[in-house]
Amino acid sequence: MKARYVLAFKQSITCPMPELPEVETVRRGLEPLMSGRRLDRVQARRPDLRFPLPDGFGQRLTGQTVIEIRRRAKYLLFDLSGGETLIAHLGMSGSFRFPDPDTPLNPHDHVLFFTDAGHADAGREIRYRDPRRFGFMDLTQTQDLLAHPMLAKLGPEPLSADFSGTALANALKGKKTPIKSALLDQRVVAGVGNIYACEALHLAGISPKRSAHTVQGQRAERLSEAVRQVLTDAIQSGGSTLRDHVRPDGELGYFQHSFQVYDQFGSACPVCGPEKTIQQIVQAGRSTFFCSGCQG
DNA sequence: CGTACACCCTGGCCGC
DNA sequence: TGCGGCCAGGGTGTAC
Repeated sequence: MKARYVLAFKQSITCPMPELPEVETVRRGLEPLMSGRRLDRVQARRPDLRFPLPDGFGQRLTGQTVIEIRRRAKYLLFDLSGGETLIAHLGMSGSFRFPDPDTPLNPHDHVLFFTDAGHADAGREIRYRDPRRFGFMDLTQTQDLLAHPMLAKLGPEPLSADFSGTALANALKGKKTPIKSALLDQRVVAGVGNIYACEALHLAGISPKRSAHTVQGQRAERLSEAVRQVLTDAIQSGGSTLRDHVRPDGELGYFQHSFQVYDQFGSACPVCGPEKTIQQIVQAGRSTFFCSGCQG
């Protein structure tokens, strides 16, 4: 590996990446601030995010009460009193913020929610910010929610009883792609992104290069348990974030989960010690971090 | 059908 | 120091 190649890798792993644990953390933070609240006004400051916002977006939300905020994979689902559900995906850089009154708008504050009641810490206005605009929002009838194109093909929730070693093994049958790429396939398991795919494989001691269909039996059991474990741990620590992902409880202190392998290129493997350093390769256009020792 | 990859977007970082 | 180039990421669309 050429030195320049190494540098190029090292310099740019700084983006916030909301995966399932981060989205769950956002959901838990939003719940007390929005659930049961009426939306007095919702303003989209531009007509699109990743995709065009639905027609009449602001008007359709205005006057509705948020019944409940749910999560499916990396999607936030806001059930509304009028029978519609707001679907929101944070993409790579989306965040909800709770500015003090009179806080100037940031150019990337794209959607503003004004709830019907203020909070002691001035949480009345909630802003959705998304510099890279990889996130999106859509409105759909709640009763048709599961048929929505973004949700229809999702695999099992990794933290539900639907996800098990057997379920994973079945989903991997016949798949010739590397197991790392298969874990990113939302039809196999929903909500796992690049970070936790790497972490789960390391915890399970499985090479990211292993052909997906060979992960069966005890190996599949180990991997499914590892997926569950790394996601649970991350939720526990408040969702891992990089750089500027802000917790929706308004706490501004940045926090960062420490990863065993992700973004740890060149570091000693936490399992194998200094004899083995974390490797970095590209699979399906995405960085994979792993240890050639314990994941051999 | 499954698999592979380009595309969208911006900020941050490095090299020049 | 300023600026160009490169890179991260998820999900979709297109090509094979």
